[in-house]
Amino acid sequence: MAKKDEKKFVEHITPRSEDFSQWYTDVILQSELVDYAPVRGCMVIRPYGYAIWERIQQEMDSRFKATGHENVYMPMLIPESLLLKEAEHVEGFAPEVAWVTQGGNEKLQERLAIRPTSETIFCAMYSKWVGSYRDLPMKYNQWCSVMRWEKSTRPFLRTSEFLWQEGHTIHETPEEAQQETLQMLEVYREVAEDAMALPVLCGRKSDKEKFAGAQATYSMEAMMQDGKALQAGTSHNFGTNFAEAFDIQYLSREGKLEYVHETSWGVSTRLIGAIIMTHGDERGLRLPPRIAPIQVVIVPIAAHKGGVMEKCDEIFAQLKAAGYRVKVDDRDTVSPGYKFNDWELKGVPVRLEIGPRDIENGVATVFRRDTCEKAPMALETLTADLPALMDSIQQGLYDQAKAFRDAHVTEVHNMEELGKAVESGFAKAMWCGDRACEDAIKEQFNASSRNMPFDQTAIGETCACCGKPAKKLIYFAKAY
RNA sequence: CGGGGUGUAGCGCAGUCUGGUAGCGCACGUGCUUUGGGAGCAUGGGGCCGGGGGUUCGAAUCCCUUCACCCCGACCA
Repeated sequence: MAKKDEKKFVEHITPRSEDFSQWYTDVILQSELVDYAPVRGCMVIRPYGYAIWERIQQEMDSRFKATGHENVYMPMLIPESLLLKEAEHVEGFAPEVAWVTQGGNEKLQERLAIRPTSETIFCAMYSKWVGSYRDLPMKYNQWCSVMRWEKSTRPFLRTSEFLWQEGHTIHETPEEAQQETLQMLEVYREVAEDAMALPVLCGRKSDKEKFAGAQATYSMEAMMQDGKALQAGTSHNFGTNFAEAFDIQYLSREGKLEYVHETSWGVSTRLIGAIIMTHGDERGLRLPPRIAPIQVVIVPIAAHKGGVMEKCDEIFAQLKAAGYRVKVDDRDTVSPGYKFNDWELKGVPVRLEIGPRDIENGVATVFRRDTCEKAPMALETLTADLPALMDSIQQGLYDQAKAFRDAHVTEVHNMEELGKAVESGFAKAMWCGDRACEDAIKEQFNASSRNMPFDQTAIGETCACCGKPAKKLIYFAKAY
């Protein structure tokens, strides 16, 4: 019996040791997070996947509000002339912009870009809205989808259309803008590490990797279980680049016209991909309790027998009242064993099995998804004991991911070591600051610079690539 | 955009070489028995064999053409 089950399971979920990317695809499709859309490179996010996104939205949005931001909505279509205003920005995005050229039966005089990002349209509005320093800062955010015509796509990690959040702020001084940029990166780090149990490395992007039109870009980088990097969030300081292009000026305290200092920052549904590829295992997803749409699932055993459903409903009500996101799986069309596998695949952190035997003993059989261990817990103290279990799972997932990450970051001092390090993880290296070295590393190892950590404690004197005097400590990795 | 591959039931595939009534597994419907790790038996439904054109008495199968998707490279939140 056990052997047969094992076989069946392998048919469903390819172990990641064999082919990580196949494993990823199997998991997201079979856990009913997404489906493929009848549009090239786009995905359909199904209810369970969207519920995870809603959890991330809540965690993010409450922090945005707490730091003084307000939500707005901008149009999806951007006139070409507007997009062309900031030279670097156009150059960066032009290759992946989708265009609307016709409206109804009329060919448009000016084609309209489907937003790849909304800097330009925010700028257009900010230039209208700002008069004097009294109007500053303006700190707006929008939740929307954007479109980038990607050549190769993968659900959550890179799709033509994706859901995200983009914050756009304008400030009086460079210092304020810089503070905003770093503050929002910190908000991202907090959500990633505390809520999503994703250990991240924060730092500044190289000029090669920075956002098109930014003065400085900062990112948080997560490590997936195949050792590749995933840029999980970015925060940009534009200085006055866009303000000059879009003429966003304000009357200063001294009565002079000045350009505003602008920032933008964003995270996307890519974060869901990060959770899957960081925490997933051979049974499917493992969701951290704080982000899980369903934290506790109750599976009745022999539900037709007297008292079982009643007890399940009772426990459900009790946990619901205690504030848990809980569900009773009362389907009578599938067996308990099927339900076990189903909810493990979907990553629900805690499962309670309640059957006649449990009720007789006054317990629930508790299964925790992080370790896949089963143990009885007294029904009487269940509500009181659950918080500790949840914390333990949340912390366990983070610790496990961090231990993996730390074990796969290697300090390197030359190209040979660097090449070897990026085969299985991140290379931590000294760098001279030249674009040529980044290009060489890309060419030889297909790895790119990730970011330069804020803690710049040197690990050597010379650039790992060219051997010239080093200026920066930086991470290199293959990336999604 | 280069190189390789695949299109047959909702999904995964066999059948193609060697032309002769469209198959298998899973999923789905119905009935009974089950229920502590993906239940069993019985029975049923479902196909323009990617599209178009040819060859042939006869094409999923051979020929021509077209479209779509996937994988590997170059580009990317």
